[in-house]
Amino acid sequence: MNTLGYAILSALGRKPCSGYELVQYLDAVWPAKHSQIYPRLSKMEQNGLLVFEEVVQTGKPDKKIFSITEKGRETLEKWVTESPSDPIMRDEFLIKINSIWLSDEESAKKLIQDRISNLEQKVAYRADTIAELEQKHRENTMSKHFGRYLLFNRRNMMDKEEISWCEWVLNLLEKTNFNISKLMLWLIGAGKLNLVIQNMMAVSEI
Amino acid sequence: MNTLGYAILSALGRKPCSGYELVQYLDAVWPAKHSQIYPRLSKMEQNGLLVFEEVVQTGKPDKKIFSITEKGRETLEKWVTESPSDPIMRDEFLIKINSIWLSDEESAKKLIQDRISNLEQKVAYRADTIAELEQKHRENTMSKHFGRYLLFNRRNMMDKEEISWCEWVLNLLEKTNFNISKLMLWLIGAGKLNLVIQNMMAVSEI
DNA sequence: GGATTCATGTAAGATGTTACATGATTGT
DNA sequence: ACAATCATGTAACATCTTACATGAATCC
Repeated sequence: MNTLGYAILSALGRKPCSGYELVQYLDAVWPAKHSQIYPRLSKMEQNGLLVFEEVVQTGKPDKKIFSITEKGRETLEKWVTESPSDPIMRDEFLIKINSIWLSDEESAKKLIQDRISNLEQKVAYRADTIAELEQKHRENTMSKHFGRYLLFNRRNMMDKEEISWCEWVLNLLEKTNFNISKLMLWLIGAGKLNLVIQNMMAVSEI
Repeated sequence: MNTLGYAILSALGRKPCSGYELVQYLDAVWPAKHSQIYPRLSKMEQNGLLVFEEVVQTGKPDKKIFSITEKGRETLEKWVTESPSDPIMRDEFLIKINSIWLSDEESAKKLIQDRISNLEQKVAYRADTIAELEQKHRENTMSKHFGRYLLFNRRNMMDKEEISWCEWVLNLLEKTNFNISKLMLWLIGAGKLNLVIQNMMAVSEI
């Protein structure tokens, strides 16, 4: 079993789902395409971790609703207590930030501005889901939604922080007639680089 | 060309490196094993994006020092201005957090505590590199290290925030005789869940 | 009329990990 | 003695992405 398999178990532990639903649900936790999920579901069903029930629909394609078995629940419970492997984060933006200084200032600004609007979109989109999950708490089915609620808030928090970081960098570029190399020289000259960065969110004027 | 290729170009844009050095350098930006890097370097060399010079050593194995070519630099410069694809983040911890409520409170605490020490280690380790990079600014070769400096600070900032999040969750679990479900009910009853989470870093008492 | 949603599946290809292979030097 | 560092490479395997395949219903 691989991590995707455990992610599926953790989703189905909450509520039985079709493969199609799982694709959407897992997107926030462990993104995977349907071409990865369907074969995995078959294998897990063969191993007795899941069972499915075929649901015939009219106007829509039929579907299979998967549920976790006792064996599946035990497998998940055991895995959860094992220490997780290191998180992997792959972000092209970071490579580009690393080399943007080769290019002109306009491109640098655009790169960062685009990132900001991208992040803002995500935050706005997620807000709806958070509101929904909050609703569910009040309807008392919350225990199963609490983890997801925490997760979404955590993601939003991190994205908001990244927005602040981007805006801070942008500010430095836009504020005056600084160009990138002047900016760097200024910061170093002032001996403030480290200080400024570490307190970036509190700083509004340099 | 794939992202790893561009990551290599961006690293070599800073300074010529052996494949072995690249593995270490790229770890912070786009982690890859040597088994992925060496074949990629060969291909890029064949495509004229890189050149290498064989350096014979005594007491150590010989090595190849790769440098970026004019064609390589152009390729990188063009790619940098294109909009980056979405970041990918795969973190088993998030799945476990999502299902830890199936398990007992002790396991939940341990999961989070381990995460904290893991993050603290990373932050401490990174601090040395940041100090080194700061040194390099002062030695005036800084332009090529500035991006990396920003990056490491940003990573540390994010990890520190995650530590705060973990401690906040842990605090809720440890502080009193709350168990997980009581805690959730309390928060919901008080209608403070959203508020508390969004201001988690400022909150010390509930 | 064309895109999107619902719904499942397979196949080919790209990307990433683990293991195999070699070998002197230095630190514990 | 044993592990780690330096240094490069290949092979097998696991994982993930993109494309192919089908088809009714609904929305713009």
